[in-house]
Amino acid sequence: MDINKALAAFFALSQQTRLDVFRLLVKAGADGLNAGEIAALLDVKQNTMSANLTVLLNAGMVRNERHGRTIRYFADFDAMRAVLSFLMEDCCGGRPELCQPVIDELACAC
Amino acid sequence: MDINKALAAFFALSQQTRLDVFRLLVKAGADGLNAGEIAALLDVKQNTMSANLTVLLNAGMVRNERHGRTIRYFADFDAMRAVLSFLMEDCCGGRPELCQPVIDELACAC
DNA sequence: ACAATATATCAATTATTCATGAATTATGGA
DNA sequence: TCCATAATTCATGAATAATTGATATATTGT
Repeated sequence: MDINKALAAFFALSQQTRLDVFRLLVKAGADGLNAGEIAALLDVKQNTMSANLTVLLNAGMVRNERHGRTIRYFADFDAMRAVLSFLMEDCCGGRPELCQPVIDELACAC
Repeated sequence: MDINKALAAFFALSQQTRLDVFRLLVKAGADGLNAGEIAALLDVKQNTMSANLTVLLNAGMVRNERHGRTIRYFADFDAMRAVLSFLMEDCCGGRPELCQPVIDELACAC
Protein backbone atom coordinates (compact mmCIF):
# COMPACT_ATOMS: atom_id res chain seq x y z
CA MET A 1 0.00 0.00 0.00
CA ASP A 2 1.45 3.34 -1.04
CA ILE A 3 0.93 6.54 0.91
CA ASN A 4 -1.76 7.87 -1.40
CA LYS A 5 -3.85 4.76 -0.99
CA ALA A 6 -3.43 5.06 2.76
CA LEU A 7 -4.44 8.73 2.69
CA ALA A 8 -7.54 7.87 0.68
CA ALA A 9 -8.43 5.13 3.16
CA PHE A 10 -8.03 7.39 6.19
CA PHE A 11 -9.92 10.17 4.46
CA ALA A 12 -12.77 7.81 3.62
CA LEU A 13 -13.01 6.71 7.24
CA SER A 14 -12.73 10.23 8.67
CA GLN A 15 -16.34 11.24 8.18
CA GLN A 16 -19.24 10.15 10.36
CA THR A 17 -21.55 8.76 7.69
CA ARG A 18 -18.80 6.92 5.87
CA LEU A 19 -17.38 5.39 9.02
CA ASP A 20 -20.93 4.32 9.95
CA VAL A 21 -21.36 2.78 6.52
CA PHE A 22 -18.09 0.91 6.72
CA ARG A 23 -18.88 -0.50 10.15
CA LEU A 24 -22.34 -1.48 8.95
CA LEU A 25 -20.85 -3.32 5.98
CA VAL A 26 -18.25 -4.99 8.17
CA LYS A 27 -21.06 -6.27 10.35
CA ALA A 28 -23.08 -7.31 7.32
CA GLY A 29 -20.09 -9.37 6.22
CA ALA A 30 -20.43 -11.53 3.13
CA ASP A 31 -24.10 -10.65 2.71
CA GLY A 32 -23.44 -6.98 2.12
CA LEU A 33 -26.22 -4.39 1.85
CA ASN A 34 -27.96 -2.58 -1.02
CA ALA A 35 -27.25 1.12 -1.52
CA GLY A 36 -30.87 1.93 -0.72
CA GLU A 37 -30.88 -0.17 2.43
CA ILE A 38 -27.76 1.58 3.67
CA ALA A 39 -29.28 5.02 3.09
CA ALA A 40 -32.47 3.99 4.88
CA LEU A 41 -30.69 2.36 7.83
CA LEU A 42 -28.57 5.45 8.46
CA ASP A 43 -31.34 7.90 7.55
CA VAL A 44 -29.29 9.69 4.90
CA LYS A 45 -30.66 10.96 1.60
CA GLN A 46 -30.13 8.62 -1.30
CA ASN A 47 -27.87 10.83 -3.41
CA THR A 48 -25.84 11.95 -0.41
CA MET A 49 -25.27 8.31 0.43
CA SER A 50 -24.37 7.54 -3.15
CA ALA A 51 -21.65 10.20 -3.02
CA ASN A 52 -20.30 8.78 0.22
CA LEU A 53 -20.35 5.24 -1.14
CA THR A 54 -18.34 6.46 -4.12
CA VAL A 55 -15.70 7.87 -1.79
CA LEU A 56 -15.42 4.54 0.03
CA LEU A 57 -15.34 2.73 -3.30
CA ASN A 58 -12.57 4.91 -4.75
CA ALA A 59 -10.59 4.45 -1.58
CA GLY A 60 -10.94 0.71 -2.08
CA MET A 61 -12.55 0.19 1.32
CA VAL A 62 -15.72 -1.31 -0.17
CA ARG A 63 -16.67 -3.29 -3.28
CA ASN A 64 -20.00 -3.48 -5.05
CA GLU A 65 -21.98 -5.82 -7.28
CA ARG A 66 -25.04 -5.11 -9.34
CA HIS A 67 -27.92 -7.51 -8.79
CA GLY A 68 -30.69 -6.59 -11.20
CA ARG A 69 -31.59 -3.04 -10.43
CA THR A 70 -30.08 -2.98 -6.98
CA ILE A 71 -26.39 -2.52 -6.22
CA ARG A 72 -24.99 -4.43 -3.29
CA TYR A 73 -22.05 -3.10 -1.29
CA PHE A 74 -19.52 -5.09 0.75
CA ALA A 75 -16.72 -4.14 3.09
CA ASP A 76 -13.35 -5.03 1.61
CA PHE A 77 -11.58 -6.98 4.33
CA ASP A 78 -8.35 -7.11 2.38
CA ALA A 79 -8.27 -3.33 2.24
CA MET A 80 -8.89 -3.20 5.97
CA ARG A 81 -5.97 -5.53 6.57
CA ALA A 82 -3.82 -3.42 4.24
CA VAL A 83 -4.55 -0.28 6.25
CA LEU A 84 -3.68 -2.01 9.50
CA SER A 85 -0.50 -3.41 7.96
CA PHE A 86 0.47 0.00 6.68
CA LEU A 87 0.58 1.39 10.20
CA MET A 88 2.28 -1.76 11.48
CA GLU A 89 4.91 -1.47 8.79
CA ASP A 90 5.76 2.03 9.92
CA CYS A 91 5.84 0.79 13.46
CA CYS A 92 8.38 -1.88 12.68
CA GLY A 93 10.62 0.36 10.57
CA GLY A 94 12.82 1.38 13.42
CA ARG A 95 11.92 -0.10 16.76
CA PRO A 96 10.65 -3.64 17.10
CA GLU A 97 10.54 -3.25 20.88
CA LEU A 98 7.73 -0.70 20.52
CA CYS A 99 6.00 -2.61 17.78
CA GLN A 100 5.57 -5.96 19.48
CA PRO A 101 3.39 -4.80 22.40
CA VAL A 102 1.00 -3.19 19.94
CA ILE A 103 0.55 -6.48 18.13
CA ASP A 104 0.40 -8.51 21.33
CA GLU A 105 -2.38 -6.40 22.79
CA LEU A 106 -4.35 -6.39 19.57
CA ALA A 107 -6.92 -8.85 20.82
CA CYS A 108 -9.80 -9.95 18.67
CA ALA A 109 -13.09 -9.36 20.46
CA CYS A 110 -14.77 -12.36 18.86
CA MET B 1 -12.49 4.09 21.89
CA ASP B 2 -15.73 5.83 20.97
CA ILE B 3 -16.64 6.77 17.44
CA ASN B 4 -15.71 10.42 17.81
CA LYS B 5 -12.22 9.57 18.96
CA ALA B 6 -11.91 7.22 15.99
CA LEU B 7 -13.13 9.92 13.60
CA ALA B 8 -10.58 12.35 15.00
CA ALA B 9 -7.83 9.77 14.58
CA PHE B 10 -8.75 9.00 10.98
CA PHE B 11 -9.12 12.69 10.21
CA ALA B 12 -5.70 13.42 11.67
CA LEU B 13 -4.11 10.72 9.52
CA SER B 14 -5.98 11.70 6.35
CA GLN B 15 -3.74 14.57 5.33
CA GLN B 16 -0.34 14.21 3.69
CA THR B 17 1.74 16.29 6.08
CA ARG B 18 0.16 14.83 9.19
CA LEU B 19 0.50 11.25 8.00
CA ASP B 20 4.14 11.99 7.16
CA VAL B 21 4.63 13.42 10.63
CA PHE B 22 3.04 10.44 12.31
CA ARG B 23 5.16 7.96 10.35
CA LEU B 24 8.26 9.99 11.11
CA LEU B 25 7.45 9.92 14.82
CA VAL B 26 6.69 6.21 14.73
CA LYS B 27 10.12 5.65 13.22
CA ALA B 28 11.73 7.99 15.73
CA GLY B 29 10.20 5.84 18.46
CA ALA B 30 11.03 6.64 22.07
CA ASP B 31 13.45 9.41 21.06
CA GLY B 32 10.77 11.53 19.41
CA LEU B 33 11.57 14.69 17.46
CA ASN B 34 11.43 18.42 18.19
CA ALA B 35 8.75 20.50 16.50
CA GLY B 36 11.38 22.45 14.61
CA GLU B 37 13.17 19.32 13.45
CA ILE B 38 9.93 17.89 12.11
CA ALA B 39 9.16 21.06 10.17
CA ALA B 40 12.68 21.11 8.72
CA LEU B 41 12.70 17.42 7.81
CA LEU B 42 9.41 17.69 5.95
CA ASP B 43 10.11 21.16 4.55
CA VAL B 44 6.95 22.70 5.95
CA LYS B 45 6.70 26.19 7.42
CA GLN B 46 6.98 26.39 11.18
CA ASN B 47 3.50 27.68 11.91
CA THR B 48 1.85 25.35 9.43
CA MET B 49 3.58 22.44 11.11
CA SER B 50 2.56 23.71 14.51
CA ALA B 51 -1.08 23.69 13.43
CA ASN B 52 -0.78 20.17 12.08
CA LEU B 53 0.94 18.95 15.24
CA THR B 54 -1.94 20.40 17.23
CA VAL B 55 -4.41 18.38 15.16
CA LEU B 56 -2.47 15.17 15.82
CA LEU B 57 -2.20 16.11 19.49
CA ASN B 58 -5.94 16.76 19.87
CA ALA B 59 -6.66 13.49 18.14
CA GLY B 60 -4.45 11.80 20.72
CA MET B 61 -2.15 10.31 18.09
CA VAL B 62 0.94 12.07 19.45
CA ARG B 63 2.16 13.31 22.83
CA ASN B 64 4.63 16.07 23.57
CA GLU B 65 7.06 17.11 26.26
CA ARG B 66 8.77 20.41 26.75
CA HIS B 67 12.53 20.19 27.17
CA GLY B 68 13.85 23.64 27.84
CA ARG B 69 12.85 25.79 24.92
CA THR B 70 12.22 22.91 22.57
CA ILE B 71 9.10 20.75 22.50
CA ARG B 72 9.57 17.11 21.70
CA TYR B 73 6.85 15.08 20.00
CA PHE B 74 6.27 11.35 20.21
CA ALA B 75 3.94 8.96 18.43
CA ASP B 76 1.39 7.53 20.85
CA PHE B 77 1.59 3.80 20.35
CA ASP B 78 -1.36 3.17 22.63
CA ALA B 79 -3.52 5.37 20.43
CA MET B 80 -2.32 3.51 17.38
CA ARG B 81 -3.27 0.21 18.97
CA ALA B 82 -6.66 1.66 19.92
CA VAL B 83 -7.37 2.64 16.32
CA LEU B 84 -6.43 -0.81 15.08
CA SER B 85 -8.54 -2.42 17.78
CA PHE B 86 -11.48 -0.22 16.88
CA LEU B 87 -11.57 -1.64 13.38
CA MET B 88 -10.96 -5.15 14.70
CA GLU B 89 -13.81 -4.76 17.13
CA ASP B 90 -16.16 -3.93 14.29
CA CYS B 91 -14.80 -6.84 12.34
CA CYS B 92 -15.60 -9.27 15.09
CA GLY B 93 -19.04 -7.87 15.79
CA GLY B 94 -20.78 -10.24 13.46
CA ARG B 95 -18.53 -12.63 11.65
CA PRO B 96 -15.50 -14.15 13.34
CA GLU B 97 -14.81 -16.21 10.23
CA LEU B 98 -14.02 -13.02 8.30
CA CYS B 99 -12.15 -11.48 11.20
CA GLN B 100 -9.61 -14.19 11.86
CA PRO B 101 -7.89 -14.14 8.45
CA VAL B 102 -7.36 -10.40 8.82
CA ILE B 103 -5.56 -10.94 12.11
CA ASP B 104 -3.64 -13.97 10.86
CA GLU B 105 -2.26 -12.11 7.88
CA LEU B 106 -1.33 -9.07 9.89
CA ALA B 107 2.37 -9.86 9.90
CA CYS B 108 4.85 -7.66 11.66
CA ALA B 109 7.61 -6.59 9.27
CA CYS B 110 10.22 -6.44 12.03
C1' DA C 1 16.63 42.81 32.48
C1' DC C 2 17.64 41.92 27.64
C1' DA C 3 18.50 39.45 23.46
C1' DA C 4 18.08 35.17 21.03
C1' DT C 5 15.72 30.95 20.04
C1' DA C 6 11.72 27.66 19.86
C1' DT C 7 7.06 27.20 19.42
C1' DA C 8 2.19 28.59 19.48
C1' DT C 9 -1.70 31.68 18.36
C1' DC C 10 -4.27 35.02 15.54
C1' DA C 11 -6.50 36.83 11.47
C1' DA C 12 -7.21 36.63 6.75
C1' DT C 13 -7.26 34.21 2.44
C1' DT C 14 -7.67 30.34 -0.40
C1' DA C 15 -8.91 25.64 -1.20
C1' DT C 16 -11.61 21.64 -0.23
C1' DT C 17 -15.50 19.09 1.27
C1' DC C 18 -20.40 18.24 2.20
C1' DA C 19 -25.21 18.02 1.32
C1' DT C 20 -28.87 18.62 -1.77
C1' DG C 21 -32.36 19.41 -5.70
C1' DA C 22 -32.62 18.35 -10.33
C1' DA C 23 -31.45 15.64 -14.10
C1' DT C 24 -29.65 11.27 -15.94
C1' DT C 25 -28.62 6.34 -16.56
C1' DA C 26 -29.68 1.45 -15.90
C1' DT C 27 -32.69 -2.38 -15.15
C1' DG C 28 -36.93 -5.15 -14.94
C1' DG C 29 -41.76 -5.85 -15.69
C1' DA C 30 -46.35 -5.02 -18.02
C1' DT D 1 -42.29 0.31 -25.87
C1' DC D 2 -43.64 2.61 -21.70
C1' DC D 3 -43.55 2.96 -16.83
C1' DA D 4 -41.69 2.37 -12.31
C1' DT D 5 -37.77 1.65 -9.43
C1' DA D 6 -32.71 1.86 -8.04
C1' DA D 7 -28.84 4.28 -8.19
C1' DT D 8 -25.49 7.75 -10.03
C1' DT D 9 -24.03 12.28 -11.80
C1' DC D 10 -24.17 17.27 -12.05
C1' DA D 11 -24.28 22.06 -10.40
C1' DT D 12 -24.34 24.97 -6.55
C1' DG D 13 -24.16 27.04 -2.05
C1' DA D 14 -22.74 26.56 2.69
C1' DA D 15 -19.52 24.87 5.85
C1' DT D 16 -14.96 23.38 7.01
C1' DA D 17 -10.05 22.93 6.52
C1' DA D 18 -5.29 24.44 5.15
C1' DT D 19 -1.77 27.82 4.65
C1' DT D 20 0.57 31.88 5.81
C1' DG D 21 2.44 36.51 7.54
C1' DA D 22 2.42 38.74 11.67
C1' DT D 23 2.43 38.61 16.46
C1' DA D 24 2.64 36.62 21.05
C1' DT D 25 4.46 33.48 24.56
C1' DA D 26 7.95 30.66 26.80
C1' DT D 27 12.65 29.57 27.86
C1' DT D 28 17.67 30.09 28.11
C1' DG D 29 21.97 32.44 28.38
C1' DT D 30 24.45 36.76 29.19
